Amino acid sequence: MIENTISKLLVDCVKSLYDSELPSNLAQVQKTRPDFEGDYTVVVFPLLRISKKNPEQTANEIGEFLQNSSEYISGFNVVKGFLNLSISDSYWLNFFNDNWLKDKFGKVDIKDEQALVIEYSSPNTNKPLHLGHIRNNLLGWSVAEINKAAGKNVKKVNLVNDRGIHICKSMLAWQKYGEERKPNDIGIKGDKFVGDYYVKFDQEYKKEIANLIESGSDKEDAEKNAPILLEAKQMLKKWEEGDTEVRELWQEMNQWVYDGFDISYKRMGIDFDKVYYESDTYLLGKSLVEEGLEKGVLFKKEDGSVWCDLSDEGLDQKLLLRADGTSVYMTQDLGTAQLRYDDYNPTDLVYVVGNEQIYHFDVLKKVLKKLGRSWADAIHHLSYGMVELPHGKMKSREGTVVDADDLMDAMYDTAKTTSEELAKFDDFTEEESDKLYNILSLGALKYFILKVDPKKTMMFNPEESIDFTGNTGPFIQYTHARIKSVLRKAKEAKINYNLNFDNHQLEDKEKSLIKLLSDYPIIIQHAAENYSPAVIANYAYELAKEYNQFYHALPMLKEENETKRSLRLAISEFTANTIKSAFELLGIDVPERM
RNA sequence: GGUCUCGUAGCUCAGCUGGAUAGAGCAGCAGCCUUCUAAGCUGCGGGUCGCAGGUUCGAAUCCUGCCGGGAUCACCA
Repeated sequence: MIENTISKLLVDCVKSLYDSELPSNLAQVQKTRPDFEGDYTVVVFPLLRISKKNPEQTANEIGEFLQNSSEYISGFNVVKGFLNLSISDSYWLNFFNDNWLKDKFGKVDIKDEQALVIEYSSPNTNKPLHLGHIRNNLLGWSVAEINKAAGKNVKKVNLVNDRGIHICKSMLAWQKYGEERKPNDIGIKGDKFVGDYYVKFDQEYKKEIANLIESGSDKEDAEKNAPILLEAKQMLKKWEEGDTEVRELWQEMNQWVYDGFDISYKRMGIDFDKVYYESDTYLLGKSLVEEGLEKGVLFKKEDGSVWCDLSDEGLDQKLLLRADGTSVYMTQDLGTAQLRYDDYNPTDLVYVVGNEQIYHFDVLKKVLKKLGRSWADAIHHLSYGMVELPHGKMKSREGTVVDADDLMDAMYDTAKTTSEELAKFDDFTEEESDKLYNILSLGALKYFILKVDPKKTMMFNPEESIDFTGNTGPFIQYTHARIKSVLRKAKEAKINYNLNFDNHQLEDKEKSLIKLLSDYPIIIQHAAENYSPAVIANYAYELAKEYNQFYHALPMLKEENETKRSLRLAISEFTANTIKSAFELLGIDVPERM
């Protein structure tokens, strides 16, 4: 805000002093580094060509001009080619008076016309959610909320991969070895139950391969022709033909998985505006493929399979339909993209999908373009990095997958132990304690994951993730609770701190905190543009850290000067509200006491 | 091999649309609770920003090459 003002003044200044138009990209205004005096700094080096004077002279001339043209610029100093401007306390107090009671400080009202559809989660229905899915879900949900706060009309959608060979594998294994058991019979979550049969399939498949190799087949042949795999393929074909028995089993098993997923989603605090199912969209995908054949942009091979030739775009040929007529991943993604476009006519179609699928989305866009869909350009693949463990990658085969539910349980236990050790409150009911442990454990987990730049591969160290000190969710939650405690005491003492704050000489820590608070609106915009919850997380941490310094440096309830006391309490409330607001964008709750 | 990515303190990460002496946390050491929540605060030590060139008044940031890690190039999703 003030940066823009200074920037505009600078353009005027150059015009008036040197009779020259300053391109706005040269009007550089940045925050002054803390070890120098001042609030904002103009770098004058780029202006020397225009001023034709040395850096010090130029900086002094400009400084003089700026100070005279704005009541808020109270002084300046020049160090080398850096012009450091001091902003008057009255500016910061004005900002503070205008904003500290605003509910939606930093947020922009949503404009209807800018539909932004964001797909995330996109689970397969053959196994439970793991740590990788957690990153996806947290990112997708948070990016959606951040963009809402930035004024976008956001629609959160999920695309459930409810059909395909992988589900058939679980179904087949259950038919063969399930003995009619159901998840409720043995008290296990439905998604875990179905996942176990997926594992079972794999075990049997491996056995059959081994047997085939022993009886003389080569490896590749054995992998292709293992009877249980052929059976699963047969089942997929039956499914696509609409075979009643297969479809019924499919529906029943999928429902078990959905019931399980719902529990995990609810616990994570994840929701959607609309859920798409691949089983509803793959036919549309197939019809798009037909359309492409008619238009002659796709071709059929001798065996009947359909392909798209992208060699003129530097890519390869890509299969869109198998020879037996069944569809692949790409087929249904064409369909869902079309459906989503028809449903929302969005300006942006964001897909939160791991970076291992960069190539897939490249192809998806290009095929859609070939089909004449110009809106393919709206597709944006938010490709996030993998989550690694200290011992390497998660591999289901090696049993190193971190299960989502187990992880949340473990975090809960740690939150409980830590809270009990600190033993701050003995007046919490069991319900209140349970609620607090949930808030803290999920806060720790979500913050740990979201504070890292989405694009980067991240290391998930279980020991560090449950740490509650330093740059962690609970530290920031603690800061909020601490502020709330002070404010409660102020209320008990019937202190009214809702005053107008003018003509007050700001202390360093008061000013730096107000300055930081004034950044929040820009932070939201920046985070939205970059689809990066990490920007919000890092800001919340800065804010909490700054507040704790303020808290230690300055008394509040014990301050006798009424204006000072009131201002500090008001700053505290503003900070608590901003921490809460920022954490809401990350899907993290903050406690009143902890 | 082609394409894409990443490489910053012992570890995990900020900073990257070029700006001043590169920042946090964890871990280590030393202080601060008869004062508003010590899940906190303060201080100390810790760096050739992978390496080498280039562009620039100025490079962790941009370009090229190399080294090292990862992803991908499936009739899996």
